[in-house]
Amino acid sequence: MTPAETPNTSAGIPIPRRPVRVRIAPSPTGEPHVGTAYIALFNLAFARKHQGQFILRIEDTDQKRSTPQSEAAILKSLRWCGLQWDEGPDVGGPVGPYRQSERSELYQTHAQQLINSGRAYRCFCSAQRLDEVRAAQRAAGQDWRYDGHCRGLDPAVGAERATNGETHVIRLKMPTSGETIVPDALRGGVRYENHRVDDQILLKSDGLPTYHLANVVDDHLMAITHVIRAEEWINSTPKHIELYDAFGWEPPVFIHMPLLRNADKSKISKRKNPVSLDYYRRSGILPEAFVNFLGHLGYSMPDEREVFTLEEFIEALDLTRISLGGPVFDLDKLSHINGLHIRALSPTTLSQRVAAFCNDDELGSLIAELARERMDTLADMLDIESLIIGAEVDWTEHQGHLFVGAASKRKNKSIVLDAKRSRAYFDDLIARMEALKEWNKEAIETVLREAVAKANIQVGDGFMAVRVAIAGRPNAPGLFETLEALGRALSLARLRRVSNWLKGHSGQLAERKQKLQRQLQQLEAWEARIALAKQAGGRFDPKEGQ
RNA sequence: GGCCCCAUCGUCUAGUCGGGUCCAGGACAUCGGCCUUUCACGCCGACGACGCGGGUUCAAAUCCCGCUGGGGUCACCA
Repeated sequence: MTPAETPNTSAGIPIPRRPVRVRIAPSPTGEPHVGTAYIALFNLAFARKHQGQFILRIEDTDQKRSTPQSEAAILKSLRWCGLQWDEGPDVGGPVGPYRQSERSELYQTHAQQLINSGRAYRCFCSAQRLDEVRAAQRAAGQDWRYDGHCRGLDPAVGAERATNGETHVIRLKMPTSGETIVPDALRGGVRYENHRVDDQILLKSDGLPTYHLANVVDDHLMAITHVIRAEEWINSTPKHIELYDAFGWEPPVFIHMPLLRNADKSKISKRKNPVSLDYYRRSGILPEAFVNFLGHLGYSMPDEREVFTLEEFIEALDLTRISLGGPVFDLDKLSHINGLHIRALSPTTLSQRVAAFCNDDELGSLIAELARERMDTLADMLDIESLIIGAEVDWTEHQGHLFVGAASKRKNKSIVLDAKRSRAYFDDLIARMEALKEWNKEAIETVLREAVAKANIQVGDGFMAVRVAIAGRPNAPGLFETLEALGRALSLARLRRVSNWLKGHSGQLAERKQKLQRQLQQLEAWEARIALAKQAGGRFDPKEGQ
């Protein structure tokens, strides 16, 4: 190592004396993955922290599975996350192209170079022979490793057969003795015995490289200083180290991140966990909250802050703080963090975000404040939206609440559903609301309280009746705010409908009364049994004795 | 199975490098309570972990060894 390359360190991570350059290298073979965003976050933050560059490189050497649609979706999703790259296939840069499918000659040249130096060789083994060898090795209880059949082939003969158009691949000639130490910055040196490492295929028979060759060549040519990638790669790193050595290049610093996990601790997978970034975007997760959440996985801020921005994350980044245990991707916590971010938004910003999410400006501003404290995700506003759209609302499941005065009479161990009194209350309220000059929550509160006083009922009782009348259910946003957002016309329509219903259902009250009285009796019986159970020191089981 | 990595509350983690202030702190979830026009938000409280066994040491969550457990990896996929 020359003096100019003598590394200094940043909190234990070696930093070469040249610009820090890191990369994210997704394979465009499917949905944009949360793991990609996770690794991209740490790469981007590391680059920014050290005034370096963050590169996006598309690893599309698998012709069968790569698609342009997938590539576009990945780029879009990473942008949604706010993880913008400095160089990439769409923005260009000095060391492009940034799509491996456009760099094939480069890999072929380099593979040839390794053949010339005796560090790689052509292999003409058929898939069938490979299968047989594999089967034999398995039967003998051995690991699968290429048996070196073509390893000793005369390079001149190999070249000639290749020239004659014979199908072949190029393999790495891995040393058969000694060991390779992978210098992982978080784990120290990880030792591998060379004889256990396979003669990896570097160039496939279609002329395209495998990941191993392409990533080493590109990382070198793109002057990557730090490879921050998932731990699943650590076992193939000795091959990469061997390649750097064969080329005579200095390897980058390796930093292997823990793998994201499903709830059962296995590697995160779409079978067991939503892994598509689209899922989170369309579920109403805020990108800044998503990134905040990713920053909690396998990592914590030095001051244990729970809520932070990308900028704060970058500012405080210290890769040595990474925990190596694989973190479970906990949707509950993501939801919580998202809720915190939503509630921290200004009223204007929140209504803009909701409007953008539901594609309706007016609805957005109407709903935002009603839903703010009830939302963990933007999608939760849908629940509120239903409250303020439409002339009718279904309250059949909660119609008992439409009767006022009932609660106060429970003390007399009977429930009276007074339809007449309830209707008088609603009609009085309707009249007061019709007379209002201004339709706003303050005026609405005033007339509501007046109506309650006039009816001589409890405030909670009267409010609940109106709440169910307009929302169809007992748990809903603030009453005055909801009425204001609903607007006078729709509010009055819903209240009138209740008034009419009360009139039409007076004949059924006796039946309802009996039913409710039976429920009351059951309640009292339970209370008695609970008291008994407590005396006996046991637990109450509602199913027992029914 | 071979090899490799990892190991603090159910989950995310602080503390581990530089042993003592940790009978282990915070957050999510859960369960109580308060606030209150309901729900929610917010606030307060409860429950809850150093996997096990050896060793080193006056002292170990922290250092060493073994075991157990979990995960990854063993393709002409990345």
